[in-house]
Parts: sequence; C-alpha cells; structure tokens
Amino acid sequence: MTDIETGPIPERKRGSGVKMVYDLLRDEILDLVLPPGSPIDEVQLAERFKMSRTPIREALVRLAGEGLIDTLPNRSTMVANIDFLNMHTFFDALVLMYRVTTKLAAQYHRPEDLKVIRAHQVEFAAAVQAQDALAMIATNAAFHSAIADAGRNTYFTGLFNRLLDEGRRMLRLYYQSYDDRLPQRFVQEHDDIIAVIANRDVEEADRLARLHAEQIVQQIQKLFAREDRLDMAL
Amino acid sequence: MTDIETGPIPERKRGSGVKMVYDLLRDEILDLVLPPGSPIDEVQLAERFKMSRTPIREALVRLAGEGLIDTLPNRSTMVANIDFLNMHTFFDALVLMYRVTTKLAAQYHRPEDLKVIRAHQVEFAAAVQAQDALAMIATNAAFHSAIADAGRNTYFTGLFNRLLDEGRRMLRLYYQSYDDRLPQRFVQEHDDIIAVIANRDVEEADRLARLHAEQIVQQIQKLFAREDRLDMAL
DNA sequence: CCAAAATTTCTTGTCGACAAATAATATACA
DNA sequence: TGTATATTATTTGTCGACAAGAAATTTTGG
Repeated sequence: MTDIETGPIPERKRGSGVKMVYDLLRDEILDLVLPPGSPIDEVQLAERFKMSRTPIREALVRLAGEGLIDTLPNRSTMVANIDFLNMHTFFDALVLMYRVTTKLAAQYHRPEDLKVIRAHQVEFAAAVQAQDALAMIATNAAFHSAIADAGRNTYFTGLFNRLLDEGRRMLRLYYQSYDDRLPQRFVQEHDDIIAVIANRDVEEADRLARLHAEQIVQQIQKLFAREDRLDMAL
Repeated sequence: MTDIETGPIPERKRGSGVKMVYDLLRDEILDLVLPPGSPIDEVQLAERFKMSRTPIREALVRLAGEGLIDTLPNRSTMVANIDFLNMHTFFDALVLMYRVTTKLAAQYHRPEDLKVIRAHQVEFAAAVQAQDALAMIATNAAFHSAIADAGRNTYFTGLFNRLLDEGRRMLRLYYQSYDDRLPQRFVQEHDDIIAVIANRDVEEADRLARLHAEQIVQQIQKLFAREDRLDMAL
C-alpha cells in the first residue's frame, strides 16, 4: 500500500481555507455525519484538509459561535448535543419565526422573490412525490428560508435559519420513521401560503403560517413520541 | 538603557487571552469608543495586549460572527456600520422580542427571577433620578434582558441581547440629545410590567410590553428625526 | 505633464514549533 | 491488592516567522 498523493486537490486559494472547513464541517454536523457528541480533533482535521491548525481553529470558533459545537477549555471539543429537554423552547421559536417571516414576506416581497419561492416549492413537491424524506427536510427548509428572505429582515432570517438548521439535525435523527403520506398535505399548504403572500394578505399569511408551523411541530412531536416509546421498551 | 521587564502585567492565564480581547473589544464597540467604521488593526491589538496575533484573530472571528465587525478578505477589518436605512427591521425585531420575552417571563418565571428583575429596576430608577442617560440605556437593557432570562428560551434571549446591544450602540450615538424628562414614564411602565409578570398574566404582559416597546421605539425615532434635521441643516 | 507599469510597503492568511494543561499510564507504598 | 503519587502522552493555546494580496509609491515611456 503506497501513500502516493494522487489528488488534484492542493490547488487552494488564499482566503478559502476557513470557509471551506466551516462549510464542510457545518454540513457534516447538520447531516449527522458527525452525530451529536462526536469528538472534533484539530490535528486530524488539519491532516484531512492538508492545512495547518490555525484556519481549522478559526472555523471551529465560528461553529462554536453558532452553537453547533461545544468547546471545553483546554479539553476536547465536540459536536453539540440536541437539547431534548427544552424542545418546547425550540418549537416556540420556530412557530413564531414561521409566522413573522411569512407575514413580512406578504408585506415586502418583490416579484422576483416569488419566482425563487415557487422554484423551491417545485423541488419540495418533487421530494414528496419521490418519498425522499431527506430531500423533503432540505427543500422544505429552503422554501421557508426563501420566504423569510423576501421579508427582508436580517434579524429574523438569521434566527430562523439557525432554527431550520437545528430542525434539520433533529429530523435527520428520526427520518427513518418519517411518515411519507402526510407531507402531501404540506404541499397544498405551501401553495396556499404562496398565494396569500402574492396577494399581500398579511393577516391571512399569519394565520396560514401559524397553522402550517403547528402542523409541522405536531408531526415532529409525534415522531419523537413514537421513538420515545421505543426507547422505553429497550 | 536596560530592558528589564518591570511590568506586573504579564500574569495572564492560559485560555484567557481570546475572552479578554473579545470582552474588551465588544465593550469598546458598543460604547462607541470604537465608532462605526473604525479600522481594526491586528498587530496594533497584539502589541496593546502583549500577545500574538493568533488569539486576537480568534476574538475577531467571534465578533464578526455577531456582526459587530466587518471583515473584507485580504483587506482591512473595521467596526460594523449602523444600518440606518433598514432601521425599521431593527424596530420590528425589537418590539417583537420585547413582547415575546415578557410573555414567556410571565409564564415561566420563578421567584428568584423577580428578585433579579426588581434589582435591575431599582438601578434603572436610580439612573433616571440621576438623569444619567448612559446609565439609563445600560440599566434598561439589563432590566429587559433579565426578564428575557426568566422566560428561559435561549433562542429568544440570544436574538434579544443582540438587539439590545445594537440599540445601545445607536443610542450612544445620540445620547447627547436624550430627553431626560420622559423616562420617568418608563419607570412606571417597568413597575407595571413587573406586576403582570408576577401575576402570571400572559395576555396583559404582551399588551404592556408592546406599548412599552412602542414607546421606546417612538422615542428613538424622535431622537433620530431631530438629529436628521440637524444633519439637513449642515 | 500625464498615464501605465513596476516596485515597495503594509496587512492578512497560513505555517511549524513550543509550552501549558489535562488525561492516561506506570510506579511506589501501605 | 488497592490507593496515592509520579511519569508519560496527548491535545490545546500561543508564539514568531514567512509568503500572498492589495494599496501606496515610484519609475518609466509617451
């Protein structure tokens, strides 16, 4: 076994190191390639990306700032756990952000925003059609994130995207038992939401977003309850 | 000339570097000691804190993650500007967070939370009494932050604290023309808010928080409008 | 005298190395 | 044999140095 480096990899531009590491680690964390609690080794990452520890560390500082990893001083750093005990705080925040971002989208969206939103909805519908749970999670998040963008409030979009990321992580945990029939309803609800946004009907946007969000929360809770019962049985 | 180190300074513990730099820079940015647009020089900071650039950079990465500084690649980094154009998005977010955190405090607070909140209110009243505008800003933020803590939702407290920081920065800009008579009203409103929280009256908490937040927003807008007219005249 | 190219200066991004702090292991002693 | 102590190993936090990019300056050519 020879360790010949066959990679056309080493071509890397100057400022791209941290971003590359950050993006990739972020994806791996959200996709549970690195499950919660996984140890994160700086030197290992340095070898893997063929760079020094300095840019690795800066990427880790960023991830820590977003709460995706936990760093104990002078000790190991690891992927942040999912806080199942305070799940309701997550749901509270998620529902509120669904509502407010949809409302603002109804107020402030521009024609080109609707195109983007509709494109994401097409992808979501395709994922549902294909019964691809992972794709559903991703495209649903992208759809609502696009709506939030149309609302043009960076404070809300910032928090909302964090919440969607966290939700993506939680759903990955349980996606095996994802119910593939119910989401058809979500496709219809998405279409309704698009319609009220296009109509600039703020009140109705709030109402639909709230119902939609609560549907999703209920679905997630049902998923967790089912899994909890399984855990109990073990 | 002998280079004997006469400093009692160099006593610094191992992991404390980044936090020290982060805390101090953050304060200086929020207090406008470093006004928006100020260039941030890594080597200068390194000399000032007598440490290498590595921990300085990690502190800067953290600050950038919170949007307090802007970093252009391969170019200088500087204190983030205040976005006066999209001020209304700030107000939207601020009012909503005032409301939701106060509501949650009414729901979930514990007896010891009220003690902390009341202590902050005492300090706020003292600041108003002393007509110390800077202290008013700080103690008002601490008061509402304490209420948010009692609500026990880290997603909301996180965003809310960021908003309060940003508000602190904006008000510093204009505190010279701060009207010292109106805030007496805020003291009363704070007392009312404490009362409804203690009563666990969620609906009324929402109503009072909303009125209070809108009062504050109006005051800030009046401040800015006045200053704008002055700018026009120049 | 002016514009384009070359050079210098300055700052940032990255690196390899070292020392402190902790964890793991081995040793001594009752 | 069990526990306390000493030693080793591993990993983190920090450092000084160097090279790449961009801005500032100088030089060159018209």
